[in-house]
Amino acid sequence: MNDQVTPNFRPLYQQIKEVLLSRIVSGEWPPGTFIPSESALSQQYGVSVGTLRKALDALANENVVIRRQGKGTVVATHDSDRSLFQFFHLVRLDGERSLPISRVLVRERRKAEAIEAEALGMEPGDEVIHIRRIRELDERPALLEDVVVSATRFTGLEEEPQPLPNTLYHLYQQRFGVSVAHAEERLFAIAAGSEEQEHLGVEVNTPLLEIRRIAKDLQGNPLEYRVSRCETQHHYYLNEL
Amino acid sequence: MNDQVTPNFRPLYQQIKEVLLSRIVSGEWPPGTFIPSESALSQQYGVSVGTLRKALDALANENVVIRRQGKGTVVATHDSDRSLFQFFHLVRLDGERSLPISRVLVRERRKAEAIEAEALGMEPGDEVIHIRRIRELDERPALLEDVVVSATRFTGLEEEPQPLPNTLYHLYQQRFGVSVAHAEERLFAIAAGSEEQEHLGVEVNTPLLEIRRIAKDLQGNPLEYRVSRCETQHHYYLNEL
DNA sequence: GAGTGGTCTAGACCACCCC
DNA sequence: GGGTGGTCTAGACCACTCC
Repeated sequence: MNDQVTPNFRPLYQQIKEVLLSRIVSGEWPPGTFIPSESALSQQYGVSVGTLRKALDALANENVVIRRQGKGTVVATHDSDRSLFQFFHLVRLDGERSLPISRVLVRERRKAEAIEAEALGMEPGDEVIHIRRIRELDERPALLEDVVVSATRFTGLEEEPQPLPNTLYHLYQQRFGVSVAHAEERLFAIAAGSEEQEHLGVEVNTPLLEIRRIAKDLQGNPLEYRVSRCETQHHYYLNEL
Repeated sequence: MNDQVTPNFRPLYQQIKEVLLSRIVSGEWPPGTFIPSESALSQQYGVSVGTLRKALDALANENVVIRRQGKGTVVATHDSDRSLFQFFHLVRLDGERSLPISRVLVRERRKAEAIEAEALGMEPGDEVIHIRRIRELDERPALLEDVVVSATRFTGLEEEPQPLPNTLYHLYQQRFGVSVAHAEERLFAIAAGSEEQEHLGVEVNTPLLEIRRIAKDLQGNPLEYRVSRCETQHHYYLNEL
């Protein structure tokens, strides 16, 4: 690299990795596009191919980028098969995995509640967009989901095309230019209330799995707070360690 | 490498990786010991240091081995700080993580139930060792846990030193020479029964988190089937994606 | 100072994809 | 056949640990 002659020691490949990441985040290489080849980039930055490979491999490990021998390196999208199940862990009892179909119940703009503001790093009272939906698996309601995002960062989401797409993260990426890269999920067991009774078709006090997720962008900033209540008679939450 | 002139194409570093893994599994390098240096191993196998590095890095990524600049490469143990929380995801509501203290209720040898036999790849009726214990966090019972392992693979476990160690996987490793490397967890929401009422101090029908885990060794063979019922008033299950 | 793993380089060849 | 990423090599130097 020509710039970055700073005395702070960080491995070259990490600096390269961050530069590449910033070019992705900036929108210079939108999701789905091919980035320049290893040799082109290594010349561009004046480093060896090996060093540049280490940077790209690191990005690939974090699912930021997908590499294919013979084809090239692509910025990851949320509709690729690999990404689809990164954030969806519900599995049918027989082990089959499929994506749910969504039905939106509520889409509104309102002030953030305290817990939402804290999760999103906002001030209480800042405006958010709230989406509530049912997600069905095998034509059976499986999830009651409340999604909350910043109204300033996602301006206009509450008026989006009437049928909201099934995978919100794909919409975030295409419409708002932000990619969900990581998430933190906290799981609780709760008792169904009247809302869950109505929408999930379970009796009041049925045990449900509650998943509170904070989804974060490529740099780790919180993007979305989502609470899902899930029926576990016909599905379970799968985690591989 | 001198052997392995087979025509089936697999990258050299993967073959090296498997050879190293087999030497670890065989007990030649027990957990906690340092394996030979990169240069020594590369000479031993007649490959370049870079290739050997790739093999070792892969093993490090899978937590089989831990590498430390200036010191060497050590076979991972289940008491290292890194490993301790790989399989323990319960977190206190304020975010603090600590390991639970266990109290054994049952330790017996009996025939496997159908679901246990299936999980462990055994025949129904084969003998298993069953351990039931309470695990306390902050002096409050948090988990009621049933652990089932093959009685032939873990011969003598039912008569182990009376205070069973807190971390069973450490015992498996030291006493039986097997390391738990991976696990698959299936999470359900269930209602507390009388047993949970008695041992966890919750009312009957309180929603609980049930975690069904199949723990596997370095080669992916099932080692242990464990069902934990967990109270989520004071803790939650944390999953980072 | 000696030994370890970590970084970086430069170059060769291979497997894969597409034209 | 030309381009891509994947493998393998050989060697230099650096950062860290321990004696």
